[in-house]
Amino acid sequence: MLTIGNGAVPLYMQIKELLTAKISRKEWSPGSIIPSELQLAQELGVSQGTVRKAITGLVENNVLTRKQGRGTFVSNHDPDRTLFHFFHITDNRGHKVIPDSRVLRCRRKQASRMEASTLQLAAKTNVIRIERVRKFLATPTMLETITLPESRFSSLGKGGNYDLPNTLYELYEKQYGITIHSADEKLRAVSATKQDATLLNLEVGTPLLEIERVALTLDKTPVELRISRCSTKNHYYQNTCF
Amino acid sequence: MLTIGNGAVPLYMQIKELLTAKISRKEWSPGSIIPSELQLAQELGVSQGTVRKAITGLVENNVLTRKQGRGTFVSNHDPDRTLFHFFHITDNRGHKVIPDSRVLRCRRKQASRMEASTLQLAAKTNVIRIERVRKFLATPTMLETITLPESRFSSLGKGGNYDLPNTLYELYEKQYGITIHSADEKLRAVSATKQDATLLNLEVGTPLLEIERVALTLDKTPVELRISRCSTKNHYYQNTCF
DNA sequence: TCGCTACAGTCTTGTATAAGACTTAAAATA
DNA sequence: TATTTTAAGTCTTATACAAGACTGTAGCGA
Repeated sequence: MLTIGNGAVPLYMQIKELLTAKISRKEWSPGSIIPSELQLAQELGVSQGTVRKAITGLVENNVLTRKQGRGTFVSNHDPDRTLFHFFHITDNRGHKVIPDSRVLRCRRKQASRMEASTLQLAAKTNVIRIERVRKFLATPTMLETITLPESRFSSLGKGGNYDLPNTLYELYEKQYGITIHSADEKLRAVSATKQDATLLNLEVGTPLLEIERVALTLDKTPVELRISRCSTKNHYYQNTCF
Repeated sequence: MLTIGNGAVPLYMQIKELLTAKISRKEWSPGSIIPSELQLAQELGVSQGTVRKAITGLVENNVLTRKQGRGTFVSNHDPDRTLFHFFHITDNRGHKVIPDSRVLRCRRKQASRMEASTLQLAAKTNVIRIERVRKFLATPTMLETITLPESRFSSLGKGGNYDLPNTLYELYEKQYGITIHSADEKLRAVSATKQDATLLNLEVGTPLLEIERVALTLDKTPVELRISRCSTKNHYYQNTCF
């Protein structure tokens, strides 16, 4: 029986919140199947159609994934989802491909004021800072600085283990139980520094596209700050609005 | 009675196409009310729920707008929609405000190869090319070059009438019957030219965010090419993905 | 006898219908 | 002007069938 605390909120929205809470609390893990509509309807004491409406809303937000004939699953990360939802850099022919990565550095430091503020950490909290260069067809095109709260990613990069995959969100999910649900991005144009120029094989002062991303979990906790600096000689950032 | 030509396509999808066609053909004009769910259900010989599912899909795509107690309307352009859906430049405090505009030039020219290709025009077709500077709080921040097919916007800018509003999509809709439904954008970092520098009060070579936008009607016809070059000293381009 | 294929049954999501109650907004009436 | 009525979307429930996926069983061939 559904514990209805607020009659002013429609049932299907309450069920959405309930299902979201189960996922946030790790009661249902990414990739796992949730009970069927009929089962949930019985457990919650509502009609199947009402459960369906709630699930439809979560499917539209990519929290759940439906497979006809099989069931409904908690969405998880795989390369296709990353490419489709979280990667915007497109080559000049309109193709999206995940670039290769090479870690330059992986250190534990005290968070800068900006990092602490962005990741909602107390001042001087330790963070893990990863710097890597990303290549398309062996051409270095992007530099990334990734900042993670050490407390959430304690083992990452320990023991000189720099063998990080090209896409990190699947790693966060499987190794640390942290599932990225959304990301906010701010794009600016900046000038290539000496370091940029050296690593990306271009001239100091070349305009670069800087993407400042904050990746959030389902309950809106910021868990990753990622600053990318990207050459737009052969690539662009693509977006559609309507 | 709905003319069902293809039994393999669900009814609600067929109704979506039918409603979309009515809008594209201007049978229903922007801002106007469409028949109620119940009425459409009767006319088409299906259940109200099926009509509702079709309409819900179009509402999610911003083609239609529902108002409880009043009815369902063909979406149109107003400043709020432009700001929310089509404008991404945000100041460093996170606020979005539509900038003021001043037209520098408005000319009729033969389309360049890029313009013709992008707007799907025959070579050497005439276009209207508008150049304007946009200011936030009296500070010039963006330069825009807007290219429009002359055949669709024949009277625009004629007679030295440069008094264009800050947001153009409402004008396109009301004066020319052209409703922008979506836009594809490509973002790059470029260097300020001498002209950029003069008009935006910055140094030659300053990195600028270039946004190349193609605005499309509901039936995916490209009707506007807009290239913006924006200083990101006090602003950034904002995007959310999930 | 073992392995492979085909088919039936079951389960789950996807589509469609139908109806009633509720909420919101505008028009009509007192 | 205030209240009532009307119109239309919103929410909820119930039911039925289609389509897809999975499992188990039977039959056939090597």
